[in-house]
Amino acid sequence: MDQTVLANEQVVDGKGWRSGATVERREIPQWFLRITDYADELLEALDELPGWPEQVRAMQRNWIGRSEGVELRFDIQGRDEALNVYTTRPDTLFGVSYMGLAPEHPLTRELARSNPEIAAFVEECNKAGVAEATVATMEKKGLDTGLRAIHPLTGEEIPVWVANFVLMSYGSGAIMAVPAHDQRDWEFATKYALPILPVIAPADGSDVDVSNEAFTEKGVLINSGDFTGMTSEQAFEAIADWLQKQGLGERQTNYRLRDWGVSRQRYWGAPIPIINCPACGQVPVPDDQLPVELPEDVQFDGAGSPLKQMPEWYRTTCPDCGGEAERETDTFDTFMESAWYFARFACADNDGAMLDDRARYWLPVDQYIGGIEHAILHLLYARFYQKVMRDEGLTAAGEPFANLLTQGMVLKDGAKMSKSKGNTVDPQELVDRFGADTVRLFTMFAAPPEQSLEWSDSGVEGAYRFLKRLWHLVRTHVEQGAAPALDAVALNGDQREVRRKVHETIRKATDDIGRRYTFNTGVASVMELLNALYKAADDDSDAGRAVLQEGLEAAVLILAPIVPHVCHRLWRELGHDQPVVDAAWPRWDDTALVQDTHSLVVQVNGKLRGNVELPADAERDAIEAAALEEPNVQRFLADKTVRKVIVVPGKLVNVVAN
RNA sequence: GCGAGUGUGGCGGAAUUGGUAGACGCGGCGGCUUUAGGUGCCGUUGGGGCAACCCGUGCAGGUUCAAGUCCUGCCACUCGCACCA
Repeated sequence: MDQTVLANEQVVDGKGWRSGATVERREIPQWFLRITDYADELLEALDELPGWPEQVRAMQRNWIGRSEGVELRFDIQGRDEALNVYTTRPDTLFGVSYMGLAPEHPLTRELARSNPEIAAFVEECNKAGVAEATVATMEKKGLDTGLRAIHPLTGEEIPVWVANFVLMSYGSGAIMAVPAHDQRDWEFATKYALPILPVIAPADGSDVDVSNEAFTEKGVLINSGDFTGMTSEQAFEAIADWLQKQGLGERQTNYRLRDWGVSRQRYWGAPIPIINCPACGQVPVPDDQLPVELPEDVQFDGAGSPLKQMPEWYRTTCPDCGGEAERETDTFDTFMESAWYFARFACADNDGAMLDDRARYWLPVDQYIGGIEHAILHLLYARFYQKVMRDEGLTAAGEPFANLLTQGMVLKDGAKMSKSKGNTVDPQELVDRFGADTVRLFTMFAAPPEQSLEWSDSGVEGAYRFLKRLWHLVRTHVEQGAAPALDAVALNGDQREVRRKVHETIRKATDDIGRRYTFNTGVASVMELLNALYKAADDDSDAGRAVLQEGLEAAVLILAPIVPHVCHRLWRELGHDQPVVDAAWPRWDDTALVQDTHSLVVQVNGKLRGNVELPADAERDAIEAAALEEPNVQRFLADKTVRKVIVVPGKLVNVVAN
């Protein structure tokens, strides 16, 4: 049998994914970081992260899962100790028809020692996965323990069951089940023919029907003794008060967030810097012996962590008493290092401390970019770590990343490319063939960064083609000699139109690249500009060449961050001594954007029927009149009466007629 | 199952504040250049129709003068679910 520790995802149908060996859950002592101490701060500080996508903040909020409820006690017949349960719905207390215990609950274990049936059920549960998705989708199963709890209000006897859907890691590991008003409890009760007692009716006065599913909304209490007639909200307070007064329970805030288990029984990870001493217990490795490094002469035999088989590495002496002791052989979760590496980047050469003042100066990171798959774990751990470092005086910032961009994945034929799944496209091959500029241009152009990107070899060729066109136009323009100075007021109509396109492109690209981070549309606008400049390149008048020079300079400046090598060269070609990296971002000229006339779309009943060209300063009456006179519009109005005309200035006219 | 997203031509995508759906690119088609192939250049390209027009943004409803965009209900796919990193 394999002696190893598997990840959840390596367990398939209760067997090891590679060897097929039967897998069982076993408890081992492990190291945890108490992230739950920071649950409230991690939650509340989300509201002060305007530079983060709302989507990620929502996922973190749900993950932390703060809830307000009541922890209450159910006495058990014939036993001294009571059963504690947590509920967010004390208003449903009169609807409790059974209790549920997690298979790992201490009471379940105790019973299993003397009851083989329960022991067998617990063992069966241990073979199933623990992943939340597995627990949530598996068939609900349970076993009556024979114990009877006493309802604190009615005094009635309630059966106590062990149930596979009750999680030891949330709340107290035991639940009061209210099948009428909780869907999981309902399914379980239906399966085992347990009573379903409705105690909440819809607020609109209609009858409650729990024959097909649980009624999980809040409403008005029924069948609830003195509390009948209260709303769920009133009953929450009244029942919580009553329980508190009787000493049977109290209000409690609960979190879904669990402590961060950082122990890994693997070689590849930073050693946990603890020395286990038989006399002194767990002793931290003193500062002057840090960092603890992994041994390099290591044998991998596939069975467990190699560190556990290397006494020459783990045998040491206790820093406190000097006696024989052993190093901790568990290593850290690799999320541990990724939670603060960016802080270390600021002072990577400091070999005397973890961080110094430079980290305090540089943090928080202005713009952090990572995949959406890190929305919860990595980004939550990094936030937690930052707060711990702040509280230790290592940094000043309470949050690690001021702005967050969650980029999509790169897909090839719909399959994801990633570290763990193997990169299916080797960018190096394309870099060798087309250059790094082309590959970057394609990557920026193919999709907005937060969306997934479909890799396309012909798309890369298209990016290459565009760069060649840009290069060619600059060359042919430059070969005709230096361009004359631009006199913006002396341009003819066509030249003014080209110049307007140049400045519209600068305005749009500035917004797309600088504010929206939609690099794809920014690149597209430069492509449009280049198409327009190609058409205008025939004009070899002084004014025409000056406009072309201005347009080419704009294109090169905008593309420089994405296509640096090509633009570095082209900028020099265009007659500049200073390199393009030192050049300022282009600015648009508002006067170049002014248009004398606007083309307005004319709709009849919302359908496009024509266009009218009107002076930009046309009055509403003139716009209406021109729209109504348009021949095709006339045709559609022939047998109708105009009821209303809607004018959207500079855009469209909609004639409502019937 | 729960949480968060996405869905638009043959394909990647655009439409930023409810106002011309399909920008830009790929692919296709036609032409020019070329002995030819390739490259390059020009034109064309959502579907149907000779045309006028009609239809069209996952599906079904709704709100509005006007809906890809807002609302309600569904469907499909993607990401996360704590030991993949």
